[in-house]
Amino acid sequence: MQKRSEATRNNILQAAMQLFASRGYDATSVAQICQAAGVSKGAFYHHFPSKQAVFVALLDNWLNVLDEQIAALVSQAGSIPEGLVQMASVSEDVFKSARGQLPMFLEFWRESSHDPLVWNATIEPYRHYTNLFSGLIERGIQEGSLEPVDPQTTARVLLALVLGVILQGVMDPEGAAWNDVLREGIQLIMMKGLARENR
Amino acid sequence: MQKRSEATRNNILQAAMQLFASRGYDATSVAQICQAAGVSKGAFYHHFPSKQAVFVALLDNWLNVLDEQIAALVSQAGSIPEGLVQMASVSEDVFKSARGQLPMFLEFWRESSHDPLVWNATIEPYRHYTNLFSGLIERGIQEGSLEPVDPQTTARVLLALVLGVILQGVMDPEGAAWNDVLREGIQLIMMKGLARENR
DNA sequence: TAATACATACCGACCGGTCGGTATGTATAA
DNA sequence: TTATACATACCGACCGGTCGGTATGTATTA
Repeated sequence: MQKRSEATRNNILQAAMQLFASRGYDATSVAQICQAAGVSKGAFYHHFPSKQAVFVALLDNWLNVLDEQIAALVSQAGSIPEGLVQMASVSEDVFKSARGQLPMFLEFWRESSHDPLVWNATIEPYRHYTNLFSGLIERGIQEGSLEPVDPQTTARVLLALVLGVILQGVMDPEGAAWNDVLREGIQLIMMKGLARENR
Repeated sequence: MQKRSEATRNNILQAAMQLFASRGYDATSVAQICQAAGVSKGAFYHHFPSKQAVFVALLDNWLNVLDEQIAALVSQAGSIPEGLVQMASVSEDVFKSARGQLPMFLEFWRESSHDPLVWNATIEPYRHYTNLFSGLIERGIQEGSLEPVDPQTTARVLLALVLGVILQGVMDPEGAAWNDVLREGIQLIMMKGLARENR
């Protein structure tokens, strides 16, 4: 069996994630990862061809988990507006489960703007989701449940809200109840506007 | 006169900014900065005590510029809702002027989540702006021009929108007209909601 | 035994920062 | 004006140490 092998691999991945999240990618050495994983350098390079490969593997895992969560959300959505609002409430779990891993999000994003490999791995799902959202919005418009806005732009607006909340959550985790902020934001965008005299 | 000295200092800052933006902070060596600035390492450490100090100096400049732009925005705002909407249109200039420097935003944000010094330099203006926005919103509510929402939360929502648009703009500058996305987002939040049958 | 999984020792490149010394002013005073 | 004294700006070789990665040996498993 390759039971031991798999465990070692997971140890490496987990240790790397914690260190990347707390110290950052560049500031984390391979030696530190090995020590935290209780593994030798030989084992490390047996499982991964490079430090970057570990990073990309983590990114892949992350995107896969995200994928499942989004798919679950979309499938169980009733009407389009309801589905989008539900997103916010379900995102609590995402926030909670990603507690210590949120800084990794920043690491991924930053790295993707410097490293073409990481960029390719990131931009594709990113575009996938914007298209998915804009498709939902388009359906909502055709259903008559949404105002006739530009789907692409609106999708990016919604995504901006989510990303912006995450960003603030990374910098100042205790600064606010970020779930509530996200929920309120989606409510504002979906339901009624902030201004009172809506022409 | 210390004319030459000042020029050298500026060269270093400018070269560092370009390199930090394109390659990232960690991946940029002091030697590279010196070469790009046409300056020796001795000159570098004559003007700055450390590589980090250059980074912090850049951050300070950045925040100062931001400060002026925001102050100009706030001062020339008529009613509260109008002022907030105007923000979007004026932000075009901000986006345009910050063209090549936007990746630095990510560098700053990331570094602040790892480095206490940078964090302190960032969190204070951040809180300043959330308070400023929530103050504006509160005034709008008292004026009767805004719905009676929670000012703090709503301020964070607006900020999330801006940050999220910037984030997407960094990753995929040509992917969309990000000014328009921001304007549309603020319109959605301020004016009317996306959903049609607002209960 | 053969292949896989891991450990240890080691390499060369590179990095941030230092240091002794030089060049370029600038103030002082004869 | 000019010689002297001092300050600032700059140079580039160099250092201790770290890093990602490799080479080679040993244990474990099938």
